Order: sequence, then structure tokens, then C-alpha cells
Amino acid sequence: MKPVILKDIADQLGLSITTVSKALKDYPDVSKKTKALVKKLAHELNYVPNSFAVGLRSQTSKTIGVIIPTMVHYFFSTVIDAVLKEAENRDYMVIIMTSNENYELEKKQVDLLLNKGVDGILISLSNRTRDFKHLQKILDYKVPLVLFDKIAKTINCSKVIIDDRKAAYDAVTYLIKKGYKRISHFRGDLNPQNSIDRFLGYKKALTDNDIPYDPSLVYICNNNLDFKDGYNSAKKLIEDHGDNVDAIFAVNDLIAIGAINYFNQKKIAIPEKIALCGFSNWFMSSVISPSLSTIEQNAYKMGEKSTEILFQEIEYKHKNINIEYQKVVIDTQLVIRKST
Amino acid sequence: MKPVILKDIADQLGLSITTVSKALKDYPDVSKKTKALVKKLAHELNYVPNSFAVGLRSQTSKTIGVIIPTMVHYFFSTVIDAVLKEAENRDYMVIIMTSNENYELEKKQVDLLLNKGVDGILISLSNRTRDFKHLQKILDYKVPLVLFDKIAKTINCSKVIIDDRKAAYDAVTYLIKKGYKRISHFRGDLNPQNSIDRFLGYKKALTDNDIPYDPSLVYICNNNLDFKDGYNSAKKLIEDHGDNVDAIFAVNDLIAIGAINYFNQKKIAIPEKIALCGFSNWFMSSVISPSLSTIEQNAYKMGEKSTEILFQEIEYKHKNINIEYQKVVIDTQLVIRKST
DNA sequence: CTTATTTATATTAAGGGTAATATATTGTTA
DNA sequence: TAACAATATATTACCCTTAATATAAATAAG
Repeated sequence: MKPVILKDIADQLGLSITTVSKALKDYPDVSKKTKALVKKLAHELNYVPNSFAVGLRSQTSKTIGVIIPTMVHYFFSTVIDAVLKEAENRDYMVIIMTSNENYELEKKQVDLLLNKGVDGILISLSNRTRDFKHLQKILDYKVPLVLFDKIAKTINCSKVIIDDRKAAYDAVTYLIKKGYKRISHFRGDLNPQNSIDRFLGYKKALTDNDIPYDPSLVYICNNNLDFKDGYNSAKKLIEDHGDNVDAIFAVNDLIAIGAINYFNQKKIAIPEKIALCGFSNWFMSSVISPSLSTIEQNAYKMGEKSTEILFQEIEYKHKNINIEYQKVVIDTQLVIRKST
Repeated sequence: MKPVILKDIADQLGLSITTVSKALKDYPDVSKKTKALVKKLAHELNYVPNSFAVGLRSQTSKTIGVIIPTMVHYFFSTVIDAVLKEAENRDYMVIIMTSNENYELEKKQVDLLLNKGVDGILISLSNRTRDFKHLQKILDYKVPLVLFDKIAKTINCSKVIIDDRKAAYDAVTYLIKKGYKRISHFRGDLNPQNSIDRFLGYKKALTDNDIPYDPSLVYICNNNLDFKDGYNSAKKLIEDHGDNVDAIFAVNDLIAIGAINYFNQKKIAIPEKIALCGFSNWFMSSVISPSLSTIEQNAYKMGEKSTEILFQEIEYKHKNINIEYQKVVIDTQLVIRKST
């Protein structure tokens, strides 16, 4: 079984290929009678234009590319879910690639996408990406680019992020207002921007509320942010400070859940003895016991907005309208549950 | 900035386009000197063949398509992770689509992928798919197709599945060997094959061990398999049977975790008063308290194997070797944790 | 020194679609 | 009825690559 092409229709109706093409696209210089005949037959034969030919001619692919650091992650799979739906609505296809936090791979993938002729690219950068030439290349080729979540500040393109610092500030402020005074922070690695920003938000909330910042209350979780990180840090925290700590603000939910596990095991009451607040509102946070207070990051919204901007830029480029890069901050919400 | 094409190289070297093309592909009828010149310049100019033109010519795209029912799901995102990695290894791209359990959408997506000229297609069918003409169409077009997890028995193509019935049988047999006698089953909806098979495995394990099958111990969770389903079913179970039940085999981990939540809340001791076994070994099962015994479904292996078979079929098609369809059963393992 | 062969390059066509241009047919106007 | 529009269709060229074929130049054989 072979796909039907314009020539098949043209031959059957004794018309030229061009006339058939024009008839299908409702050009004014084709008679109504011919149009009707062509459309009827095209429908019967289930004609669809060959996408390679269309691509070659128009230099567009009705396809966008997405590069994310990792797939198996509630945040990213939710973002992707949104991207897929937005693309579907516009009859676009989505090529997805995971960089696995590998800069070289990310670079290669950008090249592959550019070569594939995608109409636009969405990227959340790998943690190890320090050099941004590959992003500049995208822009040089005039391919719309939107960075989300893990962005490059120096690259001049649209960006969609959350305000990590503010979100962390809100969470810690809430803990303080609740009466917690010795608040520990289980932070992420030293490099990633969101880890830094969440830490800074934590610190600022303390000082703004006249609570002295105590570095000994800050624990670094850099074992891939595994939940064992949380478990071990919780253990160390109790060893180091005993009763002299009443709350934890964790850089993400997994860490917090690791800590919850430890406290549950040691029968340390949550939130009576120690309160916990996570970050991201991962699916399991509502499911764990006690349920975890956290920051809703609105991953879906982020994917939705990023894709929306990307398609707007694609459209503007097509219409030759000047593109103004946007920087959108997706709002976060504090989700209060039993752990605080 | 425009992509470099063969003509650019040809013009700069005063050669014909064909000679340049042949030089790059190491054709024997191009002199070594010319080859060297061409390759050097091509490298300098960063030449990459236009993928539309290559596609048009060769009718291949170095791209595969994947359709899954949903993205935000530990099982599917893990499968996709494997697919992406396998494809990456072979320098293939992956177009992903989610049918959202919508048959019409799935059908449309198949058409889109075929039209896009993908070299192969992987599908896990929507729960609502009863008609398989769209799958037959893929085969009619001689595009390699591999079905995984949610398959269509009547379609003649390669398939990768797990043996749900056996896995359920193993889990329930284990519960029986542990001494549990009144084992409830929280099953999925009546239609999906895996829900049926897990139920049948449960039933067979009972009868094989001379435990009477009691239909009143079977609860149907059909509210999208939400964890509230598990919570509510657990509540009903206790209302209906009180103490006269000592274990639950749940159709998936989420349901089991919903039930755990209820029991934790009601201070019903797990596993002393009631034991639980889930299915799938979702990430959170190891993290919940008490940790959940479950069936490891090897989603990664499934994605890996499916992709492997697909690429083999693509290769065979290319080489005109006859394709023999495979049916692979991915092995499952019982993961024993604290809930039993 | 001519003819056959090898070697190296160029030309043409094809893959499918579409824009720009050309031709043929019909209808209108002076 | 000649001259001109308007209408409808066809031809050509192009997007870029590559296979099939053709030509030219260089070498070998008779």
C-alpha cells in the first residue's frame, strides 16, 4: 500500500498536478467544478500531502523540539504533558530528547533538532551547561527558542521560570508565622541556580523576621537529591541539634519525604516535634503520611505557557512580525498540609 | 544565518553538486584529492544534509513515533525514558504523542505519524480502543509496529507485555504462603485487559491453594484509579468485613497507598492487622510508610525491549529480510517490603 | 596511432509539492 | 469582427539530495 500523491489524482482526473494542488488549497483560479471533483477524489483516496515535500518547499515541519534534563520526574513529565497537549491543539508534533544532565549531549541534540528543521525549540538546561553557544546558534538560525525552569540568563530569548527565591521566602515566612523559630534548611547542591535561590529565600525570610541565620542548620543534599539524602540529613540534624530545632524547609519534596521517613521511624512526631515543608508539590506529597506542606510549582502551567510563547514566536516569525522576548514568572502557591 | 547546502560547497570548489555529494559519501569514483578537499570544506562550513531532502529521497526519516495513553505516570515516563535512550544510541529521534485514553485521538495520531514518514511506531493502546483498523493501516503501509503493555491480540505484529496474570498469581500466592487467608482484591475497571488478568491471577492463586473465592472481597476501583479509590475501598472493606479480612492485593500501587492512608489514619496496623501488596513498584512505594510490597513491572526493560525490536524490524525492512514478529514477556519480580 | 578501457567528473531525472509564469479557452467590448 | 479581458488550465522552475546515465580526459592495449 502506497500513499496517494497529487499525481495519482491528477492522472485519474486528467488534470495537471498543479491544478490539483491549487484546487485542494482553494486557489481562486480553479473552477468550482474542478475543485469539487478534485476534493471529492482526494477525500476518497485519503490523500495527505507528503510532509517531506512540504517541508522541503516551505522549510517548516509543523514540529517542535523539546530538550529536558530527565524524563522520569514528576515535574518534567507534567511539563511535557502540557507541551504535548498544546502542540496537539495546534496540530504540531513534538520531538523530545533528554540530555541526562550531559552538556555534550544537549549540544548534539540542539544540532539534531536544527537539522531536522523544527519550527521551534523548548529547552530546560542541564545542570552542567555552562556554555551557551549552542543556544546562540539556535537564535542565529532564527529558530524560535524558549527556555524554561533551568534557563541561561545571558541568552536573549523568551524565558519561563518560577521565582524560587520568593517561593522559598513564602514557605519559610509561613513557618515563622506558625511560630517555628529554629528552622533548618536541607538544600540542594551548591551550583544549580534553583538550589541557590531557594537557599537565599530561606535566609532572607529568617533575617527579615529577626531570626538569626545559623549555618549549622543548613545541610547540603547532593547525592542526586535522593530521598536517602533527606533521611540521612534528618538523622544528622537530630544528632547535631537534638531538640533544638523545630522545623525543616527542604529543597524538594523527595528530600522532605526522606526526612519524614526517618522521623516516622524514630517516632518523632510531625509536626509536633518537628514540622516539614517541601518544594514542588510532587504527586506523592499528598499521599504520604503525614501529608507534606509544600510549594506548588505549577509544572503544567509552565509547560503550557512556554509552548504558548513558542507558538506565538513561530507565528510572528511566519508573519514577519518583530518578536519581543518575554520573561514569564509562573506563580507558585504554598500548599498547607499536615506536616506543618 | 542559513544552513550550508551542497551547492555552497560545489560553488566554492568549482565542482558539481553530485561530485560533492559523492565525495562526502566516499563513492569510489571520486578522486582522493577531491574527496579530501570536499570533506575539509564541508567540515569547516559545518555542512549537514537537509533532512527534508534526504527524507524525500530515501523515504525514511530517522524518526520513530510513540503513542501512549498518558505521560504523567511513573510507568509510562519510565518506558519513554528507555525509548529515548535506545533511540539516542541509534541517532534516531522520537515523536511522542499521548492519546489521553481517547480512541479518536489515537487514530488521528497514527495518521499523523504515518504521514510524517516515521520509520517505525510504538504504541500502548488507549483503554477505549476496541477497533484496530488504524493499526492494520500501519502494517498495510509496511511501517514496523510494536505494541507494548496495552496490546491488541488480533493484530499481527510484535508485542511486548508482562504476564499480568502470573504476576498477580505470584503476589497472591506469596500472601497465602505468608499465612494470610482472607485476601481482598481491589481491582481496576472491568474492561482493561491488565485489570482482568490481574483479577484472574488473584482468583487462580486462591483456588490453587484451596482458599474459597469470595466475590464480596473484590472491590472495583474505577474512578480513574485515583488513590482516593483505594482510600474509599479500604473504608468500605472494613465496614463490610471488619476483622474478617487480613490482606489486600491491589491492582496498582496508588490504590494500595490510598488504602494505606486510610489504615494509617484509623490506626489499623499494617501488616499486623492487614497486609497490603500493590502492583507496578512505582517510585513512591519504597518511600511510603510502611513501605509497600509490590510487583516490579520493569517499565524500563519494557521500553528498551520494545524499541530494540522496533529497530530490528526497521533494519530488516531496510535490508529486505523477512520479519518474524516477536512476542516478548518481560519478567516481573515480587518486591517484598514492610506492608506484608 | 587508433581503439578500448579506466578514471573522474558532469548532467539529468526523480522524489512530491507549490509559486511564478505561460498558454489556451471563453467571454466582453468597441 | 478585431482587440482585449477574464477565466481556467498547463508548464516550468525550485526546494535539496542522490541514483542513473553521460561525457570527458587519461591510460592501456593492439
